[in-house]
Amino acid sequence: MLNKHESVPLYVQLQNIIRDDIICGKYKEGEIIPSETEMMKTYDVTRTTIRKAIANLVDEALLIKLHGKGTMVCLREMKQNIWNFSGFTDYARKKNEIPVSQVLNKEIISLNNGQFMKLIRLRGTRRETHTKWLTLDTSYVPLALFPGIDQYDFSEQSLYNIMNQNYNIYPQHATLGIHPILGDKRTKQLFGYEGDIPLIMAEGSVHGEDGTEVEKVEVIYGPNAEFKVVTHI
Amino acid sequence: MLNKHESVPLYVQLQNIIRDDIICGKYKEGEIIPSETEMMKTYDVTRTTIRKAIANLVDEALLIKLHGKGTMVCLREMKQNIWNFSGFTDYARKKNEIPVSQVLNKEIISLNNGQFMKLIRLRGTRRETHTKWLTLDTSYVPLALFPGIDQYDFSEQSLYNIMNQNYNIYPQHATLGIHPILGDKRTKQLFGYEGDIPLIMAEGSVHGEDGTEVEKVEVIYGPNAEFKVVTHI
DNA sequence: GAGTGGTCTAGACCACTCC
DNA sequence: GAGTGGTCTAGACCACTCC
Repeated sequence: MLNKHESVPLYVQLQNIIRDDIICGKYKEGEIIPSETEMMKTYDVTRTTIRKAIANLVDEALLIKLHGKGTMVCLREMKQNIWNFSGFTDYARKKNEIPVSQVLNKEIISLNNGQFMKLIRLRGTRRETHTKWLTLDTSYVPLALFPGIDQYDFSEQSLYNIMNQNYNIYPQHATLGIHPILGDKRTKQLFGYEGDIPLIMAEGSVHGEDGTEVEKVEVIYGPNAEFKVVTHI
Repeated sequence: MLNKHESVPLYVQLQNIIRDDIICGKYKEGEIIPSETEMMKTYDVTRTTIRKAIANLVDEALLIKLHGKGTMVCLREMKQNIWNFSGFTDYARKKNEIPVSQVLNKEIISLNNGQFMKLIRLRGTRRETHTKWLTLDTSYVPLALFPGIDQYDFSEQSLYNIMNQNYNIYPQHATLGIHPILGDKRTKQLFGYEGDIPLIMAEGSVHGEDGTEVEKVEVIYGPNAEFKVVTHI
């Protein structure tokens, strides 16, 4: 139920309830959820509040509205950029695999504007004993923002988890350029393929909630990785 | 001014007015636009209508809201997928260039589920007498939805403009897979380069407002094209 | 304290879908 | 005709920014 005295807006509370109902399977894929009028009675709020909650879930790609019919559960493939860890985790979970990370290199380097941790990781998914490597990530993290971050074990925890939990900084959006490259000796060896095949590289910056740059990153996608985008026109 | 008797919703009319004011420079980058209260008086509509129009422009990455301060013009680099025409036009305009399109092939073909127009276009930008080709687009457009669309001249008008103006269908979002490929003889000739270099290809579907697939598309980016993405984490 | 956007109420009339 | 979501009105109170 909704709590009108809490500081969390009613539409956010409602949004969470509906989202949970979708995820736990109370409302199933392709099903029409209760109408706005019905929810008005159930949750004792006005239609404006219901509609705001639903609109956000439509944006989250969980619901789709059908004029005259109702609102349907529709788990569309999201902006599925498997380059980041949250996407990574989802991707693995869908396939019933475990996300894994191997640290190839970790060092402190000086760039023109300060000290950075340079971290190179091979990332992929594991199913039973078989590991499939998907991306080769090189990150540059400013020590000024994250003092001592080089002490952590990045094969156990994701970089973003550590930023969240230990520094209270939340990576929020990324600006990436996407380039095609030819694989080299290193990518052949790491991803385990032969011949000259083209790969995709994404490079750019990751920003926190206030716009600060929290990471410079370069991701090379191996031949097994998929790269999908959903975009507005 | 707004026309309350037109079938176009007031918030869409208002949205177009504000967007035009931004594009033509009446409201400049970094400037605060008139407040919601002020617009209520100016356009004689309620705040709900104003807010809906503004919310959509925030989604379009033209405005940003600052609680307590106002709503600012903020032409963020969009999910800048220069693969589509609107992005294309913006891209060209920024660089003071003219978007150009050359139709390489146009034919009617039958696929398993009906007849399609297959359209191959080379697209790029022109500055004075020099043309820079950026992408090679192959589109499949269902004739069931767009009867007679093959009669138009696609070197003069964009495909999406024709869909809008003549069929009242608005391409709204795209689902794309992104793959690296090796260029071949054809891409070398068209984009004018030599040697074996990797390119980016995006392929997928474009959907209308109601989710119908309005186009299957494959875009090959030439060596001159940039591909940028802004994504949430 | 004045002005801004954020949330919410309580209605109204409409276009659309389904029967 | 009954039910659905789409648009819109006319208010209220709030948190936030700026002075």
